[in-house]
Amino acid sequence: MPMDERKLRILHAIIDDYILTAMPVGSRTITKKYGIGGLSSATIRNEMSDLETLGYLDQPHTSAGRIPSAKAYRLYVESLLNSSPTLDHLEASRLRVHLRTRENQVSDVIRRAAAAVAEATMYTTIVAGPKAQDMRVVSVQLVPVSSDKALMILVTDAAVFKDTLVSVDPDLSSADLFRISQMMTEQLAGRLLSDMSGSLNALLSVLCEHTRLMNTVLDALGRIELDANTAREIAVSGGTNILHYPEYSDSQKARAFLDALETRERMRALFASSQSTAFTLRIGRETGMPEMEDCAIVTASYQVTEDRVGTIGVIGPARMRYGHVLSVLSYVGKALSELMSEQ
Amino acid sequence: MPMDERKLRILHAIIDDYILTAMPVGSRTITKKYGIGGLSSATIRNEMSDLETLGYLDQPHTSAGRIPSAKAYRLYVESLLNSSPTLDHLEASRLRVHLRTRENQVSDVIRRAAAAVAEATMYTTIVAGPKAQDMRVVSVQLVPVSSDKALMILVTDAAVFKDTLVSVDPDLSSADLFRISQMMTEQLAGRLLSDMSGSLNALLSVLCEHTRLMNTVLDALGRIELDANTAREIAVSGGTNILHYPEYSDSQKARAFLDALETRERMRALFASSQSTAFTLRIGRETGMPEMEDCAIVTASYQVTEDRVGTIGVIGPARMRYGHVLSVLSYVGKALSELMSEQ
DNA sequence: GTTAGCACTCGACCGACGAGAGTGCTAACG
DNA sequence: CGTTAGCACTCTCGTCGGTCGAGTGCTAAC
Repeated sequence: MPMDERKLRILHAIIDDYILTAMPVGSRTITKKYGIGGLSSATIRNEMSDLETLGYLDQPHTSAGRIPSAKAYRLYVESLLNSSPTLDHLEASRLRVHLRTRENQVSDVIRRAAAAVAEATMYTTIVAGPKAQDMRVVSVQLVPVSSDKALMILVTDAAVFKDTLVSVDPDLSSADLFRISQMMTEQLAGRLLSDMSGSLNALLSVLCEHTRLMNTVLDALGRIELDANTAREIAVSGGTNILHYPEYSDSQKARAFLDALETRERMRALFASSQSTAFTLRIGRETGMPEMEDCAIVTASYQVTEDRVGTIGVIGPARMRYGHVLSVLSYVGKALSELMSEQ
Repeated sequence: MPMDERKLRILHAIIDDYILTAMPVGSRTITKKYGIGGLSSATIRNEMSDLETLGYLDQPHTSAGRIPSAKAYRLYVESLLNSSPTLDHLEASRLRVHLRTRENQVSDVIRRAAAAVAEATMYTTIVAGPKAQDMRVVSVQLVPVSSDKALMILVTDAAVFKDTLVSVDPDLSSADLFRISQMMTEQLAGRLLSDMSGSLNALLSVLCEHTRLMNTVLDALGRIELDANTAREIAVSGGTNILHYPEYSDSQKARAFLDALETRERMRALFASSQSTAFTLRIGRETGMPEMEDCAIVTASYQVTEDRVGTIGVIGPARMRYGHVLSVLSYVGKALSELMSEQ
């Protein structure tokens, strides 16, 4: 018993309805609300039974309606991808307003984008910037913050790292630090963040008279380099949106979800795999997080520069409004690519 | 009918029990679990009736037990404050571990403290740093991040502001920027953040040849100065803890709470008033936030320098474990004061 | 292949009912 | 006069049985 056109239409109707109502869908609902080719509920019933044996539908219990399975969602999304998603004008302009920003710092743009998508979709949204390892050093600067501490600022072509505090010899003046900064910049400029090691030794020899300082600086740089493999800037927005959906009306479940969201490391892991493909979809346990068993995650990638991509991810209940989400993602993805490259 | 010793003891017992169970407390519970002077439940009943007319107890409906009123909590907390709160050793050492940190940046310390208190109390915690207006400028530095943009870093004696991007003339070299930075530092060092205006004109005249740059810099400084009146660093932790308590088992209510928590401006407002007093307590609508009607907020202040204070606030259900919260707050307050001043 | 009809299942809803917790009042006790 | 035992009363909550409605699967007829 193969899948045919009619089964497909029925399946779509079921999914549409379930996305809307979160309630098991019965055969009569289909005939009444969606009227597939004037068929009677009995026929639909037979088809639904077939769809169940094919693995597209689940039945929570006898004499309840049926629920789409992960397999069904996947099929559904695939068919949506073929009909290229578009956004209605009103929504598009609203998104544009949210994204417009004077500040071009990656972290700001990312945060804005996450907020905009979260508001437009009413789901939780995560936006990740490009991988740190692909960034190139532009300059390094040590800024004194107290007599024996300095802030090390590492500027790359895509982001500014400004959270490293190093201790310095109190004898060094700010002019000294500036001179040292310039020499460091000379050595490191143009290097990949993931490949600074080679220059570190050179640094050490050039600035051998400041071994104490250099030790802490090299230490800090080493740590950044190490982190660079996995690190990327991440912005999360709309976490509490999950509370809108009956799937998470249980507060313990909601808490588990929100807590998981806060441990950024695990969120990063979500994006570790999803690479260059335009869209990815993970449903239920495919998310890899038990707290998100009833969720689906849709990710889209956007271009930052030619060979660098970032990722937008939307997390919502498995019965997500995929059509809407895909259109928002493709719109924002394009917008982000433009914003990033004009920089 | 005045308040007497016995009424007080009964009230305490009721509050203790209600804090524990979140269920209306009946007269029998008091005799059984707390046994006030061997009195019978009938006597307790009479006393409870008196306490109700005195405004310390509420009755959700006839034939349910009684619930402490805001007035009762206030009395309760006041009596707790007299018996100076202490922490058991195990917990104290656990807190100490959490607070120990290499990084002495105010923002890091604050974040740590918030996390530690949130974990120890299981309530939502907000820690605010000292008011920005009281900080003194230590140095200003412009760090080039691209050919025509620079990051302005403003170092004060208590924090580092590093989020201002200014556009610069592409002709200026990093050495030029350094020179300009030094001159700016000369003019501004020692000034209060809330009182830089006077020096700004001086700056303009000293660096008149760079009017373009100076305009954007002065603009940025002006904005910082303006913000300084209300701005302070804020860290929030344990927001989802509220989901543990039956008062917020309704997910819409929880969502409103969490959303309110995320709008930092409103959180700042929470601390605007609470000044130098050691502890403050706000219950129910006194919080000023409708989303927190069933909550209480306890704040404690800690010393940063002689004339500068920060604030720790704990937000939980009105039936908060006040005793525990107070002891945690006084412990962490002291610890923070030490950490901050040793810097 | 489609549909009408029917028996069957199962959860949701409703009202009745008793149990349990709690109160307020009164009368008696020391 | 404060305290207490006793009692009638109230209100909530869980349970039980019954009904209703939605939904299914099957069969027989179109």
